[in-house]
Amino acid sequence: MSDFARSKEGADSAAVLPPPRRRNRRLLSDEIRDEIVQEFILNGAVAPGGRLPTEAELCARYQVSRITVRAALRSLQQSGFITVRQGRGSTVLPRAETIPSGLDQLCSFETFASVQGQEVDTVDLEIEEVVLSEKEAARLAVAAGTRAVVVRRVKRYDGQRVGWIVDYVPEEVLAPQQLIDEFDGSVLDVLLAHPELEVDYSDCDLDAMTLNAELASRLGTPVGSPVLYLDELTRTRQGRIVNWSQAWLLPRYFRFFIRRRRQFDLNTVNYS
Amino acid sequence: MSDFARSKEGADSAAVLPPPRRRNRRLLSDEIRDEIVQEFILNGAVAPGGRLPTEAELCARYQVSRITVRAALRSLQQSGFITVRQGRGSTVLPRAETIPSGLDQLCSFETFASVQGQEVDTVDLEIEEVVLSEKEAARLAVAAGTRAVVVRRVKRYDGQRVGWIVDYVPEEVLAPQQLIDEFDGSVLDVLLAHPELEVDYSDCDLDAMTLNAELASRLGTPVGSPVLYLDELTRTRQGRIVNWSQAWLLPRYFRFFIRRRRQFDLNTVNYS
DNA sequence: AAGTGGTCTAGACCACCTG
DNA sequence: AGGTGGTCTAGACCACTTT
Repeated sequence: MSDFARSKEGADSAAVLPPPRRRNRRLLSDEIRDEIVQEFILNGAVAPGGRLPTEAELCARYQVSRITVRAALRSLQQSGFITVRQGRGSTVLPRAETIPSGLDQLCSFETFASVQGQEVDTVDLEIEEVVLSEKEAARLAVAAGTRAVVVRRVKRYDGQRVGWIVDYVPEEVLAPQQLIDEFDGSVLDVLLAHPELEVDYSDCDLDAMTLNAELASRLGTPVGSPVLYLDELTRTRQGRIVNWSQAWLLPRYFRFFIRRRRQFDLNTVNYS
Repeated sequence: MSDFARSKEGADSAAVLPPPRRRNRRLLSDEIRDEIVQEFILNGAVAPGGRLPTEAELCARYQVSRITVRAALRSLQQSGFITVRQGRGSTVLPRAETIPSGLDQLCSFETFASVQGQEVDTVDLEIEEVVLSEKEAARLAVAAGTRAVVVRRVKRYDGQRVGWIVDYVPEEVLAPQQLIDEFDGSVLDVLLAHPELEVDYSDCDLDAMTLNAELASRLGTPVGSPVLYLDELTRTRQGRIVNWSQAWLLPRYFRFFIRRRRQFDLNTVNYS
């Protein structure tokens, strides 16, 4: 019935029981979270340091259960908008503390850059179908001799060459021609656009390196310059590997950021 | 009453209502999670690829509500033990996929290394009380002229110098003498040991650098060697800065790992 | 059609913080 | 002492997957 009260399109539905329910909508808690952001935070109705209404008041205001309000508040907390304390309430944090897009989010370099307000383009693009070597196949956890598409390119920012990226996608994951057709600068974006692949996360190793002659010439930067090296395996929900990506990125053009949280998994289970 | 059924120590309590409840125990969902790990996963009762019992069966088995079972399963999922699919159930993943300790967890370098099965020690330790310069004070978001403790030292692994670390802690956060007394290799561990500080997270910037003359001599490594640079502000739940830490770390001794997750905050709110 | 996880509700007691 | 968030229950309906 609370859903009935909220539904804008269900005004002329008839039955008293059961109430009409939505289909394929976003999570209620996501909608509540966005409404809270709009109504209390972004417009300054509650200044930084001030308190949001209590959970009970938010329940009444939006006509949802407390667990839904709490999910919304949890999301605001994880996004860095508020801090929550037992017995005290939810305090709005200074806007400057709001979390920027971090490395811990699985998104393409293009998306990563655009979130930081920067535009990148792709040059020196090479796409080819190959038969994987033993080493490459082992890294991708597929049989030796499996065919795959390799994509190599230079990323530029503001005309400056800032990174060299190499991606492998086995053909058993995605048909080579499809990958080639849909590629628009980012392999990951192609994979993410296929919901049936269920791309879920990637495991990424970070390292510092200095440029060798080949990379230096590709990037137009002196041999010996420092670069950040990211070696990454992208996986499905089932843990199947769909992509091996290597990136050599010149520092100082982007901010590589991580929010390190205390004991996320082992001692704190998110209740709601 | 389900709690009553679970309590081992409450056998001789009298009242029918209300049931005796535990105090200061761990989260129920954490206990359930650990029991599931023990009973189904670690002993191989359910092989990788196999299914855990359904949520309803787990509720019955452990005499807890579904939301508690779901919190336990969510934790197992985030730890990489299982994958969960609507209509299908919870599938145990291969052990090799289990998540290692990542950079996204706030823990000291000592803890980080020991989790990876490595021991580090501290040499060339310098601790001093200073009056912060304008730049330093600005970074720590305190008034210029504030006093602070600076801790500088070299980290060694297996006799090899692997990192140079500099920490600042304003005296208004922790009394200098207390920090000096309790310091045992890690500034962060001292801060984490004070629950009243409510240390919660840190924002960490990553960069690649090459060693300058001073750092090279401290680390006994050639000038121009690549190092990973971490610049980190540790904060309380309220967003107050308690520590500024800079670390220059030689690669190849440790694995700097991040699990990048898809859209953690914006579209997926953890329900339970 | 049956079963599973996904979402959501109403209500309860507890621990903590603030008057 | 009262109010707040923290934890937990029982039960409901929905969407997805498998039979």
